[in-house]
Amino acid sequence: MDIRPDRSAGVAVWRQIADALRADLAIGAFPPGGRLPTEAALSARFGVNRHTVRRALAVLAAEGLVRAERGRGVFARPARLDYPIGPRTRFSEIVAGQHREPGGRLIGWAEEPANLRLAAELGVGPGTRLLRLETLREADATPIGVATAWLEAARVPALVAAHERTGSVTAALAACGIPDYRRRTTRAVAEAAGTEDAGWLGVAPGAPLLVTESLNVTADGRPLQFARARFAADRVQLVVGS
Amino acid sequence: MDIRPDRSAGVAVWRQIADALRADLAIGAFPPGGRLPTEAALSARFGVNRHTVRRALAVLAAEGLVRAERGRGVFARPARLDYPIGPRTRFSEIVAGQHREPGGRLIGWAEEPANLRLAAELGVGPGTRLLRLETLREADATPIGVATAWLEAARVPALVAAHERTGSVTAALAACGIPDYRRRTTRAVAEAAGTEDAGWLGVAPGAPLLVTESLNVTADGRPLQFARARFAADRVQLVVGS
DNA sequence: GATTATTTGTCCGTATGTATA
DNA sequence: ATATACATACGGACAAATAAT
Repeated sequence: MDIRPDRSAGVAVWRQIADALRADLAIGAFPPGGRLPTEAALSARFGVNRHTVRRALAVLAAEGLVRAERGRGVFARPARLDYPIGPRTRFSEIVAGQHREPGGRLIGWAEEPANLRLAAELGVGPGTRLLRLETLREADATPIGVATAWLEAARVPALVAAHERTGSVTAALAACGIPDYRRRTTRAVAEAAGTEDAGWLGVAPGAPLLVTESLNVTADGRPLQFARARFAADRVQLVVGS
Repeated sequence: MDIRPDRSAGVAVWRQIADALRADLAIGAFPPGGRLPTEAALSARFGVNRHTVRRALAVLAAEGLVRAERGRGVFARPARLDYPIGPRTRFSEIVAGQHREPGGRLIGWAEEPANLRLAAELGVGPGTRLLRLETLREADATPIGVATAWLEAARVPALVAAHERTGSVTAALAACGIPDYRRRTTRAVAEAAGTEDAGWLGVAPGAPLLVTESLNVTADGRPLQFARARFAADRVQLVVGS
């Protein structure tokens, strides 16, 4: 694209350049993690001063789309973690399958009564005691997402202890006599990060999050767990289909 | 509910009011998209000053649960449009199936050579002439998303004219001799809105967007169209599974 | 089209309790 | 104990946008 910025458009030139580069990055014109053209090359391509390009790159860096390293160049954001959505969706298996080191830990839990929404999702009466688990999920020691899961407390009495022992929800459920489960539905939504989630994920408050709400059921189709996971938008991508 | 805030509870009054209203919203006490009582009415109901109610409403607005419009009132967030992801995903059918009026129009198009990414997705050589279509999609006259679609230009010579005649991508493709296609893969990502998309969607720049990248193939499995759709985050939710 | 009522948005100020230095 | 800063809550006035008359 040899499009020059329009100086009579009423939009700042640096903003036009930022938009153009953002579009290029969005469609993968630069390979993930790859180096962008040098600032000098970009300023020649757009026909502007190098400082104008730098201003545009600063915006993209603030958005997390590129990262500048002094003396090396400007690099496109590394590839997102593919998160396939299917009947058998297990975070640790997904991460390991992409040759990255899965991690995660329990960052909080509580017992609370089911509100109307949760009761409907889990197929229990309102007010039923639920166990709420807050977990942080990592790949290669960088936080990927925070997840909140609700389960009927009476069904999994020793889940928290089992989770602390095994470090995995799947393994902890197996210890509670639930050897297998599958994902029935997933809904995906985008939201702006609140201060709490932003802190866990190491992103700015207001940064976009990819939010999934999923219902896991046991082999007989009975609802087992409703989960709401918030992923840092620039670190994962949901994948549906082959 | 005539419950008055408890001033000796150690919890700020505005927070108690926010919680009460959030509970009302959760159980659907106000119809989705419906108007809440005026600030004056709410302040009377809770027995507090109007400013205290405004503080509570500001929290709910930041959470995206309500939206205030000067001179009109405060409105509950309308229900999100369910966007099921499957082999046969057609925007207009989805919208019509939820008893809303689908709309859409071509807001731009261009011919351009395929870059490396697009060439790989579409299974063509780099530099192949592609047709790029920019479409705006609406439900009940409110913008839902903007989509960019790329197709091999040589394969669909009269697509733009057909689209302007029929107003639909599916119908235009049929006119080009491609009666059917199916969605092979969908990837979902969250991003912050740029100025351009924000303008089309009527959201603030930086607002979260739900972005899908999808590959449509013809009946014989050959790639037909690669599309990148940006949805206003508070107006759609992707649905995977039953 | 003009006027008026309704409703949210913004600004001024005052008082009070709480945590901190 | 005292002083300071901060969040909370209240009261009033007006501006701005909308809707109804």
